[in-house]
Amino acid sequence: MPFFQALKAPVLAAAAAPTLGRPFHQLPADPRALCDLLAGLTSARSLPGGQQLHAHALKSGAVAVPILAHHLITFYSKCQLPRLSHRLFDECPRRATATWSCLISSFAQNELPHLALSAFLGLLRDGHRPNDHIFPSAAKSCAAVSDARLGAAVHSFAVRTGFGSDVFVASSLVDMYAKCGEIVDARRMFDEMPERNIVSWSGMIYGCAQMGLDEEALSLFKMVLLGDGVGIVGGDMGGVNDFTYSCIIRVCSSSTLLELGRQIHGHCVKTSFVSSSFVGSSLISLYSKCGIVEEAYRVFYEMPVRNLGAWNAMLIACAQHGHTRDAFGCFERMKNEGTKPNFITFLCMLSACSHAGLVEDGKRYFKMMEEEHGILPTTEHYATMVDLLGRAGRLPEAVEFIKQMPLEPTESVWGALLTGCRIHGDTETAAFAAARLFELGSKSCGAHMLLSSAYAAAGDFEGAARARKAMKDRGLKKETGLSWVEWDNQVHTFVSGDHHHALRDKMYAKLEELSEEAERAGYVADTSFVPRDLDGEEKKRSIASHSERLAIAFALISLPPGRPIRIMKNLRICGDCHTWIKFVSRCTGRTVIVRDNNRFHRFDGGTCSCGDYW
DNA sequence: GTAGGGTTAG
Repeated sequence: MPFFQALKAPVLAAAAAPTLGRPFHQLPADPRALCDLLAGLTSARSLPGGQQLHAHALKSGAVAVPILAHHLITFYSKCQLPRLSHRLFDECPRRATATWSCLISSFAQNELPHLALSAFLGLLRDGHRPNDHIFPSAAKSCAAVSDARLGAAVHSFAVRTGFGSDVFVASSLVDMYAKCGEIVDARRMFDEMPERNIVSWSGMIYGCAQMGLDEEALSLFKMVLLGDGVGIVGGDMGGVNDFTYSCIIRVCSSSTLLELGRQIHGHCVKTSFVSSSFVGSSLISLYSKCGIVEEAYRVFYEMPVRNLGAWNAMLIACAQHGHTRDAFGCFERMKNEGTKPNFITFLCMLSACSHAGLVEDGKRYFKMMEEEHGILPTTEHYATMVDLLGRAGRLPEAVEFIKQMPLEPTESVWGALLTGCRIHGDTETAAFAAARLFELGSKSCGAHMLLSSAYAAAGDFEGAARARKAMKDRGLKKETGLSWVEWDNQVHTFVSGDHHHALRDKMYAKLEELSEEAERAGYVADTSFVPRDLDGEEKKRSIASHSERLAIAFALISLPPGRPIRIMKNLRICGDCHTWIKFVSRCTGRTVIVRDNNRFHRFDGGTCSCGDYW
């Protein structure tokens, strides 16, 4: 069988699933036969068929047979109806360990970790002992609530009851530690495992990726790919599968290692793992994060099955690249094709609206989320709404919106307000938002810098200096502005006024030439973005060697002619650089794509894809 | 063999 057929099938929409296809009275009476039928319906996620069988079993009394009850609990779990699993469990006259196991897994699989953990305690109170099926569900639930201490308790319990070396239990514990950010414990657990399988390796690689330990993730991946990893069992393909690939692609995307990502994409094509929706989703994210949104679309369109993750990855790509109409269309198609949006989907939609300044559309999606989809907005949804209102200059409305929040505003909510204030130079609201941030104990330098920029944008350089001094007094250091560009399998990084690069002389000569050309075409330096009270010439000089300009100069002298230039940046692109790059794109005829800390800007022939709204 | 470990955002 080809690999892609062996990969997991997506959850089918209930409405499209087949029914039993035979009249009710023809169903077998024998519980065993019913179990076999139900197993088929479960793997097809056929809700109507299973419900029909359930009704029949209730009538005939077969539902009292434990094994059929277990099957039914599992059936509802896989149909993502954990409440119905719970009801069946309650109706069971006698509860075996397996009955508890089915219930716990139903909760764990359906993102109800608290219920899963309380059911785990219920099982213990009821005098049962957890087994190799139950420990993984418990570990998964600890991971979901990121409670490493509880997880460690589950771990020591598993060791004491003799399940500490079980490959399923240990893999789930590796994953639990990694998800809780305890990467050292995860690695110790992993190293001590007497036998490992694909999931243990993938979990460990994923954990490293999550913690930003790219080198370690890549070296583990190499080990497992070449079969160097001792103790790999039950794996073909040198112990990798679609999930391992999607983990390693994620490493590439978080560090924007495009060339390595492309190579791995090639591997996925050769092995047919590219048909997996996991791999597809991470490839979409890779290309989007590396600034090649066309390639992201291509991967998306070529995917044979698209799950929720794939739709969300595509929506995020649309949002980040300012393809707002595509995001709206994608959202409709997703619903029409039977995929239910989740909270991430709505974060994408709100962020798409924010990038385009579409306040009314954003409000519409925000309302729709709860009213039509029953998804309660989280603080992150509120933060994105505040971002949308603030960027659009509707700061009083944003403040009002925060006041009416049913949840306690978080750092990101106040941070979003502050971002809006910076853009529109509203120093009063900025001071208010910053005060709330400091009350929450914000230790990031971001708040101080945003406040300082808000003052600078309003022309109040004393205020700006005060904000920066307050930051210094607290022992915080400003995040250094960096720009980087990948070329010849190397990442070239630049800071403002950088003189470290081997090609510095050529770079500065190119910079000079570009600036002259831009000025001839009408570019006038706008120094109002410099948050320091320097004299005019000094300001101009400081702006003229911003890191993104150095990166562009480097790319122009290094990359082959005509090749689009892709720059990554850790801070927001400054207003003057934005104008300058527009001129450069027109004078040189080159496409320049800049990713700042929030979105992508694609400069072509003198205009930017953000429409100057960012 | 009815029950178990993995994705997608910023």
